[in-house]
Amino acid sequence: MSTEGPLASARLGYLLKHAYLRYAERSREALAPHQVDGRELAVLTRLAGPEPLSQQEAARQLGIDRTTMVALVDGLERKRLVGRRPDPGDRRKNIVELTAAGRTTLIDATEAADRAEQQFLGALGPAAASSFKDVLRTLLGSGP
Amino acid sequence: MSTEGPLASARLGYLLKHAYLRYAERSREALAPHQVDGRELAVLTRLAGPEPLSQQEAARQLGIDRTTMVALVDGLERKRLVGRRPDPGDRRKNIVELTAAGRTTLIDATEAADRAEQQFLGALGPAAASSFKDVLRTLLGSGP
DNA sequence: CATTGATTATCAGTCTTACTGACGATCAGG
DNA sequence: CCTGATCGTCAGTAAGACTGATAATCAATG
Repeated sequence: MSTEGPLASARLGYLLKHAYLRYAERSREALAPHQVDGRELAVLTRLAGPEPLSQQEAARQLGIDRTTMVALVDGLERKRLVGRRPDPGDRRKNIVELTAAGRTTLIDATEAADRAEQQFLGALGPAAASSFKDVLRTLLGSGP
Repeated sequence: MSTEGPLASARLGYLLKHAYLRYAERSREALAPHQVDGRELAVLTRLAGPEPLSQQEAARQLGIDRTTMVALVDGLERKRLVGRRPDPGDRRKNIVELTAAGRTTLIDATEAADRAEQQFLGALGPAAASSFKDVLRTLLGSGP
């Protein structure tokens, strides 16, 4: 409260970028013990759904490029968290499934990420924190 | 409202990252006619202040690495928007000043960026838009 | 004055992330 | 069978930001 700093005059782009960078750092620290990063956790979360997904279906849902997804699944497979197998109904597709280790990691890493999220939003009240995420969803929901 | 999409379950990191990416795209379009990008506009804004700044002073205020600032000022100088001259009091430093064209660009580009910001926040009410920026400032203000 | 240590701007190299473009394999429709 | 489209893959590229090193300069000290 002593120095007003450059924040007072900061433009929206600066605020959004640095809020993201700040959160990414917190998240990185929280997830480091679980051998995954935030994107890998998001992939695991998607793949844990009820029906099996191909790489590109998962990629589309997450807004990840199809070529980026290759390297991402490569990494998860190297860590034995997921496995690829050809879709019997369409052999162009790879079905990507979580291994047992993948399911364990998903649970533990999700917990760690939730804590990092709460810590990051700690300066806001619980109500403001929840409404903050709602506002972000509103912004992303309008105008594709 | 028909499909709930992946947004409902999206994690904070996803929301922040994609909100930033969405805004960055809007900003890029708005600034393209003015020959600058968002970072360059931020640099111009800082340099337009009352007292002259060296490269590293400006970089520190903007959270930009000193080596990144070299290329950034190179680009602005190539476009004749800023000029370097040695600080007479400390010849290690470069004072970076806006040219007349730089001042014109600053005014026009700021206006365009403000419009992009309003457009991006359009889905929120005016009150919610303002409080959204306040929340971001709160998050960045707590715990550097 | 000479020396030492710190600071400024710069450059070269590296790393991450994500993209484009191309390719073979496979599928669906005529 | 062909043709066109889709899926996964790979090679190459580009942006952005970092590390480490260097020359010039400054401040301070003996």
